[in-house]
Amino acid sequence: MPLRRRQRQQVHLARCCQVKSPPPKNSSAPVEKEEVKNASGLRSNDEDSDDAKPLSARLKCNTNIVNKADALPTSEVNVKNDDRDSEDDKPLSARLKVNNNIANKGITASRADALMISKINVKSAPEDSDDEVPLSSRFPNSNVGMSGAKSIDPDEKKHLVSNVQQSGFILGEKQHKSSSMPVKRPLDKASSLVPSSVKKPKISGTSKEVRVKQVTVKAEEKVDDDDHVPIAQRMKKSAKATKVTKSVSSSSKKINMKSNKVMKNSKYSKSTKMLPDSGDGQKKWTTLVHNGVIFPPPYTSHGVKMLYKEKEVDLTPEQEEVATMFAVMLDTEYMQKPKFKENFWNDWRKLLGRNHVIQNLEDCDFKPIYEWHQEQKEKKKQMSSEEKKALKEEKLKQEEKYMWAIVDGVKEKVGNFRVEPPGLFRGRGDHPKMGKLKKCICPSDITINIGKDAPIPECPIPGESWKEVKHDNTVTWLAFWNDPTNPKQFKYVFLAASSSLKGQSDKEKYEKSRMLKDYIESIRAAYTKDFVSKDITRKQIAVATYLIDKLALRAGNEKDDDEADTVGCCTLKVGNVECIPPNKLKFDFLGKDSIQYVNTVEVELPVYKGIGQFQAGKKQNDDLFDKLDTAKLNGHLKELMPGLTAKVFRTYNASITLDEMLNRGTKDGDVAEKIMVYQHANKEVAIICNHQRSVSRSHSAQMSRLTEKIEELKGVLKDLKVDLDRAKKGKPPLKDADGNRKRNLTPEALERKIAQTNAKVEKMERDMKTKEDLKTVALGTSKINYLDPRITVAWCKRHEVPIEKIFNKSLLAKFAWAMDVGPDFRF
DNA sequence: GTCCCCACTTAGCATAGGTTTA
DNA sequence: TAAACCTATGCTAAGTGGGGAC
Repeated sequence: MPLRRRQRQQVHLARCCQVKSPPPKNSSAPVEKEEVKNASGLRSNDEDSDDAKPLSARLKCNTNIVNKADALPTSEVNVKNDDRDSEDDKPLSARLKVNNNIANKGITASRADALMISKINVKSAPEDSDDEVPLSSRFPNSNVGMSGAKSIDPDEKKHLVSNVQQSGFILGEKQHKSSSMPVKRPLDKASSLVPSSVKKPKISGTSKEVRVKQVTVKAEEKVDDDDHVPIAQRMKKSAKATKVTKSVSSSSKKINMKSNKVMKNSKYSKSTKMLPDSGDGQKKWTTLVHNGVIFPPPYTSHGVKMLYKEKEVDLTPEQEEVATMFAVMLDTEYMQKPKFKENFWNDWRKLLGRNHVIQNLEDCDFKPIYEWHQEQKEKKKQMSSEEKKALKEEKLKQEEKYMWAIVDGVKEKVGNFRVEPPGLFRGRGDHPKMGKLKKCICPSDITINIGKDAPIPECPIPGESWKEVKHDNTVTWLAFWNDPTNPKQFKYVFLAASSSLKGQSDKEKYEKSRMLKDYIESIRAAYTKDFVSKDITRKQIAVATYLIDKLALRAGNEKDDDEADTVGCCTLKVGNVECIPPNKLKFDFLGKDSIQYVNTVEVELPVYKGIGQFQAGKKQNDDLFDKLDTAKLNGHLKELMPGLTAKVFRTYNASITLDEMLNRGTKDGDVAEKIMVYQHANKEVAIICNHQRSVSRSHSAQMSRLTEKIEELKGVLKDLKVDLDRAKKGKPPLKDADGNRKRNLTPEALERKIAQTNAKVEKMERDMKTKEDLKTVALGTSKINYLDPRITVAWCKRHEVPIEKIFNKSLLAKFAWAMDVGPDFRF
């Protein structure tokens, strides 16, 4: 066992086992429980294969989404374990044929042509003018799909270049050339020249370190003197001369021993338009131009005085800034967390100094600042639309130059070009560092990565300079700085999701999970065999793989003690799994983001016995899989399929579930009904992946309002029925509640009105049910990260559902590479 | 074999801003 | 027209996994 793990376990042993009964996130919230319908409800259970079946179908599952706000009763998920039911032993090809037949039935090219994606806006620049052009025309079949990789309009290019030039930089000759190059990203020639099994040396800048002229800061001011300076202004005065180098990445000497260039030769990769190969850790770009990052504005003091022991206190701007960070969080749940307050106090106290009048947090009253903040918010809300517009435009003007990069001559959107402002760390769950002060990030904290011939972005803060400038074309980040709460980690600035670099790796991810479909049968056979292995490591790998496959659990990397205590598959503790005879397992643990996972599943008997064996003689807080970590597990998986890691199972299970459910569940009908089918499948995937969200603050109010309206309508219905009876007898309607006379309608008219009101009530009840069903389910996460967009695009084409009904503008841009897939595409 | 750095993906929450409803 | 509601977007925390150093 790794030393660190052993040490951690000793710590765990000393602690009480928290996992058993994790603290409710919001104990005041009502207990939620959601019975999720069997995904296979869309078909009979004994149909075709299990292997290619959606996970939910294979599990015949009643998975529970547990409202993270509540401590919940567990529901049961029945994992299918009866071999007699299984069709795993059917040839994969036979099983797949069924799907293909379904997919191809009745679908003609002309229907595909009728795809209603004609108005997709995949703008990557405000000045785009081709909004009305069908997507397929804008991204013709050649090497497409990269809306994010928008061609540079000469004017736009001029703008970006002029921004750069305004900053006193001149484009290098090479950059000039690249910028005028054809706008589509060329295929990565470098990678295609290298044999897949041999890693070529990292392509990077020159190996020489070349000093680049930069202004250096000489700031030898006394630390004590800057107490009055707000954090945002008080840039690291001790900043040393910037190390601006043309450096070679440490990894530039790496020899690629990787042999998993599997995607390149995948039979699937030919099925859709190709994005350039990422080169798998190789060269990611040839030329890269950008303008660096933008910093938050310096803090301006508001002068509102907080109270200490009911008396106003004077604070320096810096002290006030941090007090304000705390004050604006008064109405959040963090205020109920002692750790948050303790960490805040420790950091704030340092700023206050030992002899400050404020000596403890309990006697502090931040309300005046909180109220000031609320007023500011309200004022902002009350601004006229013209004022709001002007403000927005001003912001855009300031940020425009940072929003774009030119990658290999193609203008691409930058993702997070704004440097994080200082604030209090909002760790999730029981994070030991919550409430700590995140200091402001200065230029001297930031390393820039840019093309070696590109002008180095001007440092926007006078007198400051970048920490370092690199020219590493084997990575995709444009800048990074050390995470202020954990200096061992970094914060990166990347291109936006719509960029071709991101699209490319997205596509590779989905191709890899599609490849798993071809291997899954043998992988399942292999782990089933190892359930009874005498080699305990092998046995643990088998059981862990089974859980990852069947339950879509995350791998579960090791965590440090200064992080929230969460687990994944490999880090499950004994206390996280309860054996319920004869063959059920109850899981209860906090996973990523401290989201609770509660699930009771029926498992195969050897798995059940295996878990019992791994638990024997251990304490609640000991590792269940003590012979295992993610590296070992992934090492083993790679022996079964090139490039296979634990997380691939999640993508595979999510995508195949969507594919199956859409294809089994979609019937003829109107678009609204088809969208319901999609949402149902989407929900199923979200449940499998345990994607939860907290119940919105206004949820219960919304539900009550809906109930009221329904009751009101039912009252109307009752009156209408009385009127109808009377009308049939030739009598006039009764007076309304206010004693007013009602219109004398014919029985036919009343019947029509009754039908309309009935429909209205039904719709409202349906909406209410959907709202209640989805109140703790986050549908977006799976759509963004797990569901192969080609499944959705092909389904939309087959069923004439406008793609904009499923993908919003951002997703359309992110998935531009998938838009020209054929209507018969199956995952 | 283990540790840990590094680079990236995955994740939920807050909120701005747009749309619908009364 | 305001309030309620809904959705997109930005933000940044928290995961995964590759691979070099020791």
